[in-house]
Amino acid sequence: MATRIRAQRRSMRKAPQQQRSRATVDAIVEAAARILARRGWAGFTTNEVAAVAGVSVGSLYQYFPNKLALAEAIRRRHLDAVLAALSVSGGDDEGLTLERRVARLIDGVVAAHSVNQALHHVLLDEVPLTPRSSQDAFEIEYLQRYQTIVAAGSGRRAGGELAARVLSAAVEGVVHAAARRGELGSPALKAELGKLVSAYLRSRSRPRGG
Amino acid sequence: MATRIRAQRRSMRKAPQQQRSRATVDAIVEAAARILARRGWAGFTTNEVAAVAGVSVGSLYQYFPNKLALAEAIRRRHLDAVLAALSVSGGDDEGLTLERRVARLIDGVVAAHSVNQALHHVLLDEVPLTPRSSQDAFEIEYLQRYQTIVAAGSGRRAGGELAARVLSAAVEGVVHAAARRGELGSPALKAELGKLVSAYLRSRSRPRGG
DNA sequence: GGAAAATACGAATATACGCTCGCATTTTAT
DNA sequence: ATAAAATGCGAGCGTATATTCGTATTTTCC
Repeated sequence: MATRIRAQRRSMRKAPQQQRSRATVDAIVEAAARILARRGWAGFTTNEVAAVAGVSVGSLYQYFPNKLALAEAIRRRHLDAVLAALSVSGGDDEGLTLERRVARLIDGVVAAHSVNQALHHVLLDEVPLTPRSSQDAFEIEYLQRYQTIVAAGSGRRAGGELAARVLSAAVEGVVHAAARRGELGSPALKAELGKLVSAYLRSRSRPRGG
Repeated sequence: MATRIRAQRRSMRKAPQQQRSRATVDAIVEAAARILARRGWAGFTTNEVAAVAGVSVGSLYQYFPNKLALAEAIRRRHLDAVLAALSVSGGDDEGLTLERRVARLIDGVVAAHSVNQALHHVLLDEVPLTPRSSQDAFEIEYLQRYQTIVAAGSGRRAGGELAARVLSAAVEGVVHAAARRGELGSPALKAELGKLVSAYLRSRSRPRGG
């Protein structure tokens, strides 16, 4: 194991070694997130990021090879948060009813999307996504969560992956649409989404001919 | 009724009057769609659009005030197609089972999204969306369709709008996710989505305590 | 035929911004 | 103390490209 911290993949050009530079990188990412949220991807300029971070553009490019890498760093930070939120809702729910479990899931997802909605929206709808393969660690973990929920809810193993994909896409679709309209806080919406999810999971446990 | 065709809103600068200019506009939109699909929003340049369309940039700017307006024109064209697809699935289905009606709906939506997937993706994930209010004619018509389906499926009027929003967002979420993975053609996916929708509608017609 | 309107042209302009590079400063190591 | 490494600086270069504008051509209409 190398003693030095190496730059991860191509997201960083050089890894910060000293305390000072670590602070610089933090400041840059912090500022970048704020500017991305405020101005959107189109108005996201490295010069302004550096200015707001209180460092020079030169320093910025010492750690990030380009603009996109900076956005990627922010995205990763966010995805980790989403995953963490999902993990919380995946505890020992053995004793809970389907509805309770579903409500937990939805609360988690909604909560994760409620923090910094503007940034979220930009990250989601504007920043060109680096070709994200289904091999992506996040994707895998994410689907895994949903598959667990599907299995727990329907009690069947077969078709679990497809069901998980459909379910996750549906939930995200509803949550994202709500986020765009600023209605993420609405309990009525959460309840309605809960009905959708519950109904689906129940239908899978007693399938009809089709 | 004005004899002359007027430029719609701010999407056009000048309305084409003669046959010649109508052909020009068509060629521009056509070329723009191709380039948008091929190069994405970032690589979408008006100069190339003009070149591919076989006209000059000057002509382009005679009919479109800016780059975004051009993309908007394309988006509108697509939205109209989606709406048309939805309308087809909303005919006289009185005699059909819920599953049949749902299958029709999904077939329509999937079909609308199957045409020119690359363009679709760019339009959806890259082109900055002009603030689309819920007053938008398309949004209204779109929700209306879903509300009809909800009403027909669940037989209740109450909560129809919320249900329509949830349902449409869920369907779009699944379809878009599938489009991103290039799995729109999969019958298994359509079937699974059908189960989701049917289960939801059924659950609404015999509600549980909640 | 001729005037006016519509359409077409495309070189040139204006601007914005990503990113580099040479050098200054600070920290670490010996 | 001093060399070497790490970090920081920011003016400016290079480029890309959206948009304009003066002019040329075509069509319409009388």
